[in-house]
Amino acid sequence: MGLKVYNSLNNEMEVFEPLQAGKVNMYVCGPTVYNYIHIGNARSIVAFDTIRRYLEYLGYDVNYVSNFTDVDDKMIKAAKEDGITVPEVADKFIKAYFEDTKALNVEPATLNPRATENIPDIIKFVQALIDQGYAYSIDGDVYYRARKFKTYGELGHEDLDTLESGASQHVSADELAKKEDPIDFALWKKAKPDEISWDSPWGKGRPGWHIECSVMSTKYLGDTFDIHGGGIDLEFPHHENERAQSEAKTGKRFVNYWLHNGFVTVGDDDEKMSKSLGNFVTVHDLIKKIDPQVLRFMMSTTQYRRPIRFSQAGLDEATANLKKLQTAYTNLEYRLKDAEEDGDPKVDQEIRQLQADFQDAMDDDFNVQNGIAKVYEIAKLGNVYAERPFVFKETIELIMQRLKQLSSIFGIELSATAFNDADVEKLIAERNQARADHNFQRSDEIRDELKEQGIVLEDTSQGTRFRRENKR
RNA sequence: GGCGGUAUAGCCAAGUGGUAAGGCAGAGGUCUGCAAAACCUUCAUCGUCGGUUCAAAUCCGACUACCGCCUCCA
Repeated sequence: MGLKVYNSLNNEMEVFEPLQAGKVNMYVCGPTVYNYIHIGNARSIVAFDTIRRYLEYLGYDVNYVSNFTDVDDKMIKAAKEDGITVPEVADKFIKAYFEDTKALNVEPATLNPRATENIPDIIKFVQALIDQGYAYSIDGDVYYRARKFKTYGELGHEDLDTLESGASQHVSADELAKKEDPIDFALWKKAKPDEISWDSPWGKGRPGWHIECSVMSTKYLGDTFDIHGGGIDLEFPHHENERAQSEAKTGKRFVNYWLHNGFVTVGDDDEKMSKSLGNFVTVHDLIKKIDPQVLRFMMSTTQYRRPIRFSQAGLDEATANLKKLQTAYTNLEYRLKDAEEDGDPKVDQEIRQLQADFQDAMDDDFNVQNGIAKVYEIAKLGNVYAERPFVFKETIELIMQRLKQLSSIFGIELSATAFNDADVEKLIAERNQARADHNFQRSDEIRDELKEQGIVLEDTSQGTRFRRENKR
């Protein structure tokens, strides 16, 4: 069948064909690092990490670049409030970013460039736009002539006249006075006294918000690359402006596939979670209370374009499903010790079919809901198989391997229990003797004792087994 | 106002013409000394109204509700 993705540029499903066979270059807009990431940021990070993992599952070599915006108005404000420098604010929250995303089992990007590390390239890029007539400097600022870029508005699906009337209401009079056209946007901003700044041909200043992404993406991925991702709120104007800047400069198509993730919503009104609305929960705080794997699982099993309603019910459901997968894995693992060599061709075939179904689902614009349904079917098949009186080792291992492999696409690491704790085995033996003697008081005592240590006993037709309960 | 999205059981959620996947919760059952785990069974006519069709959740029209973008934002 082959992978199809929904391209925001034309709002249509398209067959995914990377520029270079077997290789995918993708860029995902990262956060402005003036605070801990909230779960809306995490959603985007997880969505594209899951997409990346699936591309890797398909065999693509993925070059994954995601930036940090480490200088802008909010960074400056945060630094002033805390009495530290802008780079200090950035360092603090970039460090936290890596801690939080690691907890969510996000694969590290190939590269995480920072805006401030690319200032010379940004200046060159802006100068090129001025030279080509796409930008103009005025009083230390540089603006982009949006109207000159003939397809401006195409990505945002907006027409210029509508934009103009909208823009004029929100732009400050001061800024409006400098701009040739209200829809023009800043490439370079003149520094106010005491603000962090860099020297440039237009005086001391700093980059505008959109230019850094154009510069860093084309610098590290080429003038044209395969996938550009980010939240749906970035589609316009941020990505529109990136497109305008990049295509004006290079004369080439900037991005082949634009992918935009939906929001995390909260409350009875399903309101968007965002820093500006102040209704956000940071990952930093949340994972003190809940298992980060649960959060990861909840996010990665919702299709990236759909909104995620953040709720206790959603977390509970994710907890139950996550446990179900791990339990199935453990149930199979337990049977390895008495499994016979060889495999069961019929069951093996069923597993392979389910995996093919999984892939068909995921190929449809990363339809994770249909995908995970197939993983649940594999888990169920595994549970049924594990209850058979006689089982084959190769089949057990095949099911376990597939469960683990497919779960990992969702960022879930199923783990082995390792049933070989001599002290526990000794107590189990004692308990089974007690049970044989019908001394149930003693047998329950032993079970309670082990439970205190986080070890749960389960009696099966193949004997008693134990597993370690997740503390959270 | 312009543009885009969504509306399926208590909840989450698949499903673009042929009589509603999957999961959570619930109910009943099997197994078990008890329990746990697992498995089995059970649980909807698809926002409203109208139209097209032998046949529609799926196509067309109208309407309603909610969300988002157009301004910093994943």
